[in-house]
Amino acid sequence: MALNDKQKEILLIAEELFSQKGIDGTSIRDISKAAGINVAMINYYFGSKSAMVSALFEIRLTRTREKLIDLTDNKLLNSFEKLLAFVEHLMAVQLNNADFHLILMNQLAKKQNVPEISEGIVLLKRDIMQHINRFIEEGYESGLFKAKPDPITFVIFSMGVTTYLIHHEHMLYEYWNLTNHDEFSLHIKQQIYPHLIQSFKSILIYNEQK
Amino acid sequence: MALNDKQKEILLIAEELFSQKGIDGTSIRDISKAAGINVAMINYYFGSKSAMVSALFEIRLTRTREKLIDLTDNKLLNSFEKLLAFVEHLMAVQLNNADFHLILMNQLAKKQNVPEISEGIVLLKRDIMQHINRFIEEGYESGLFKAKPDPITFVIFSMGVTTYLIHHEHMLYEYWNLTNHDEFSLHIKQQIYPHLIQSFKSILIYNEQK
DNA sequence: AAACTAATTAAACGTTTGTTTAATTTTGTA
DNA sequence: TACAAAATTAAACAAACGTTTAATTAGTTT
Repeated sequence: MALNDKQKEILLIAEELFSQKGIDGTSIRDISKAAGINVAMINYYFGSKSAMVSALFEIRLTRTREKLIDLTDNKLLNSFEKLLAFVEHLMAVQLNNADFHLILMNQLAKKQNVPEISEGIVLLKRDIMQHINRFIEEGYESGLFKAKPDPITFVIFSMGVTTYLIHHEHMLYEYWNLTNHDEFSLHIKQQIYPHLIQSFKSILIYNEQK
Repeated sequence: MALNDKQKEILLIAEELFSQKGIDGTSIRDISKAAGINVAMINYYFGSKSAMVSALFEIRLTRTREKLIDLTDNKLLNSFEKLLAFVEHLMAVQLNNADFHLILMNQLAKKQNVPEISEGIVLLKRDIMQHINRFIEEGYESGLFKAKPDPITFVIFSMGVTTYLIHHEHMLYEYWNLTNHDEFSLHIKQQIYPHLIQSFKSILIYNEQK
């Protein structure tokens, strides 16, 4: 589905409102008012509200999928460094698209899944798991990793932490004395990432210390 | 706010619907139909839909707060064991109230905070932080912990992981070949908790391994 | 049994919802 | 300039929303 500039502009405004008030809590009149356009334009451009939501999920999920870096053949990095680079990149992508991440989480919470949306989610999850799987296999076979834990452990840890951070961003501003998103990202990189790296190291390399 | 049995019964049904379709996505007609009562009864018992939502948050948040175990004076456990016991208990409470946890996360995502709700959240967070703070201080002063990391790190890790698990519960059923919530809880206890313990150990005790 | 309160009902209320219509303006092309 | 297509508008649509009303039933008290 190719979108023109006007459609992308509307989606950007809708995305912000959806993340703030939820999809159901945002009316097309809210969106049209924020975008400075007539109510009818949304149905003119997208056909319906739900089609607009689907379009938003499609461009965001495919873009995220395209942004996944492939480190498979980078000989400069060992398996652990590849895993770290991949996970850090993945977390950064989510943190830089916090609005959509919130919408996505809201959608995941709803048990009644929209086929057109969940398809994109499944594809993204598959790609992420494939990458991490490869790093674990590679690291274990090379002898670098002492254990071969369930690969999803690293998804749970990194995405869990990311989700928590995004959900509590403004509470953490207060707690950490921050004023904007850039400071927030920096603080995470400096204060949270190191602990995550240490955790991964302990799970993969220094396993079973007593 | 004291609730009678009928009110509690309605709230339980509303909670399930809210977690499945979102608060805005659930009409009072949905709730009344599921509860087998007349639409007017909800306003009769709670005054309004938003008052009902507030009542739900109040009973759930205060109950969660009351459930927090106090391990301060348990001489049988060292600081690390106290931290672990507290965190595991906290995670178990959330996992056993997955429906409300989803609603809570949904509400947190919305930037426009409802004063009556956020008050309870702030109180709960304060209590949790106080407990963890004490464990870290105690463990560091006793020499057991080699580092004194930001206490919120452990909230971010444990609550982040818990949130991820709850949001992806049914996807993980498929991935882990599980059929119900009990198997899910058991799998987490056996396969995820150990990694979390190992992570905490590495952050607090085996710090700065090179 | 009568009187009174609490619980429950069906119906209607005014708004807001997503969507459509039909008319008008803007834009691009020959 | 003239014409056709695209974009935009105000207005109206039916449906669903939260809420209220007024009447009725159930339960309790005197």
